Amino acid sequence: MAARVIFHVDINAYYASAELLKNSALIGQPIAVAGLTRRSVVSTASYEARAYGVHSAMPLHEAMKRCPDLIVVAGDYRWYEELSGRFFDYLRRFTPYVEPASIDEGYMDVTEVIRRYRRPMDLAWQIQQGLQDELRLPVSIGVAPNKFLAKMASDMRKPLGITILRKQEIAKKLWPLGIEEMFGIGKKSVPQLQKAGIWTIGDIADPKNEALILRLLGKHAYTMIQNARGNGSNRLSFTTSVQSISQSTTLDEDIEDYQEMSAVLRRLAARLSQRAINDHVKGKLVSASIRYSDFRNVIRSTTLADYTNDARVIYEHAMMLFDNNYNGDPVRHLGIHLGSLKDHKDIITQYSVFETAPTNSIEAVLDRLNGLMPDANLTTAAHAKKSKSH
DNA sequence: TCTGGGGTCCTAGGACCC
DNA sequence: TCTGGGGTCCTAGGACCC
Repeated sequence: MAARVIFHVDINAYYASAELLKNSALIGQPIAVAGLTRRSVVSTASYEARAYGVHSAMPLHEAMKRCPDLIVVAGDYRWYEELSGRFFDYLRRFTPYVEPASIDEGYMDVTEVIRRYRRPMDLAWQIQQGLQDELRLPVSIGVAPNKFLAKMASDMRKPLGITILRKQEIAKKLWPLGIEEMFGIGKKSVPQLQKAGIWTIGDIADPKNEALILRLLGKHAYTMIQNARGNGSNRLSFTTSVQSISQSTTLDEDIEDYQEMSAVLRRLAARLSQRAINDHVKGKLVSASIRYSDFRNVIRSTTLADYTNDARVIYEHAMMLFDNNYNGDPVRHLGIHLGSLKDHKDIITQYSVFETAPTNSIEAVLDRLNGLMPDANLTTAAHAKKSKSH
């Protein structure tokens, strides 16, 4: 495969940076974007706050302890989405080959465009400077022959860094890093690997350790080993559609009251439905999740007969799952997920494939019954299967 | 006054079908 | 007197990421 040039562009302290655009008085201050409740954690800390040891996922009360002057800002996710759109639009001015990796980072395949520049640095510098000038967004850029190396490179200098990581440099620049620095190795795998004597990314790349890593990480090991050896994928994917959406909440206090729980689930279902409608998607898989006081998580799901984004349908299925699985203990957190998503128009297309009009299908009749009688039986995949076999 | 919320992908077993 | 084998769908659970 021909050598490629991949950029990984990562917005520094994204939510905090986005807040500075709305309120310039915050510039230079230690700020944290977080929920404003007792049990919130920090989503993003500005670099000034990081100097106090404040970081993402830290409980807010701990962050306040470390930095008493911390300015806590409630997240404005609509604004972050909008700004994110502008960020990716900006990247696409250089090449259509842009793969968003999350709200604040993306890969660019600049193999072609970079030929017009004297040095690879020049393009990276232009993008960094342009984002700073036009959108006031600070970014770090990693330049490498594949996605993994580009991602690792962009992490090496923050904020406002540009780092080139050539394959011939990995022994010097990548392999000495601890495995906890490696993208794809999380906090569950780190101790397991370390116990087996795997401490650095170099150890992951080492052929001697192949069997050991394979045993510990399973199939995932192949990707990790190739990545560590500098042979990771350089293929960007441009067709990313949302697979699932969810709404969940950690309650201010643990609750045991059934009415309260069902009210929370109703609210979550309404919000989830609204989002699905706005995004023009319907889902076929409804899940309800419960987190108890002791942090034990239970998630149960059911597949529907038809795609839906209706608040009542989502709520009733979530409630059924909840009723069938709730054990009476105090509850800390509740959530509803809608999965197996499909775009509206794809669902309509699918109906037209069938000879019979959907209006007289068993499912439609059941739907109508459900509409008339709020407590009517729910349409489930089991029903659908039965009816189709006749 | 411990520990958010929103996602992705993978695995594995059982049901069911041919 | 032994219980195939492949494929798909469904559900539960877990790791990881921002």
